[in-house]
Amino acid sequence: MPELPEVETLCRQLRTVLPGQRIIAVRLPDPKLTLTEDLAGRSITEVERRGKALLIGTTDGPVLRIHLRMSGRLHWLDMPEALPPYARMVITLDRGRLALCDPRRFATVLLEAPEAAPASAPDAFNAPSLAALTARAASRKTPVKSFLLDQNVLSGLGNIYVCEILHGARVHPCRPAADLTLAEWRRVDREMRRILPRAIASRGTSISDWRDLFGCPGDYQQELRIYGQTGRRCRCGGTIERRTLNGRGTFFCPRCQR
DNA sequence: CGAACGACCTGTTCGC
DNA sequence: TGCGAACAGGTCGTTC
Repeated sequence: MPELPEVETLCRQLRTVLPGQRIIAVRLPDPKLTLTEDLAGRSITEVERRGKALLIGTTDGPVLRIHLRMSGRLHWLDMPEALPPYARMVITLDRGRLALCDPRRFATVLLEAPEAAPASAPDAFNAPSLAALTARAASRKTPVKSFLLDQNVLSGLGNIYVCEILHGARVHPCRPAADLTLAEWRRVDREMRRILPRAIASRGTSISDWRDLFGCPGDYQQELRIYGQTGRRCRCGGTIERRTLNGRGTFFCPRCQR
């Protein structure tokens, strides 16, 4: 579930609590999750985001990479309160606990060497080059929506924000990526730069159960113009439709997205 | 090689 | 009301 704005929200919040704290213990109640080293005794240096993944650095030690996939959440607990349900990893620190909760158990954790940062695609939030994007799209017959969701092309976009970006750009999600005109790519680029910062400022989209590190919902669900709006009226007067594309729910307005 | 599809999991919502 | 089907914000491996 968490896409770039939600993971960026967690990253910023983690930066306010984790750096400088010492790890007392790491517990992994779900046997699906394992780490190759015990982090107890190490201190946390910094927190970064790579696409939809979070990287937590330790002093002279490995980097903990967390990917929340569909239903993963992070909770900061600074009181001796009960753990939330579905806790899959609990890190006890000097001044609190960090819990990774995930009912569907898709989330992953991994330790990696600090220098082993695998080259990743340009981040959707860090102003990727429009020229690079159009160059990569040149030979792709795949629908532009699938193209933008491809984390090897651009990292961070997920289903909600791709639908919102294509709608704002007035581009039909099924159009082959290679067929978009330069003017259309400019609009996609513009919408990406408009929507992502706004969604981050709203601390993400809480359609059902997204909560930030401190348990607060985001506000961007109020700004959604297309995602989940089947049957409702588009701003252009058209009626919003839902279609399945590559197994994902896809929302668009057949009137203004050509 | 690129594209489509099932698998991975469990919980919630929808339709009859 | 009850029950099964469909659906969910992501990625990966297999197959065509």
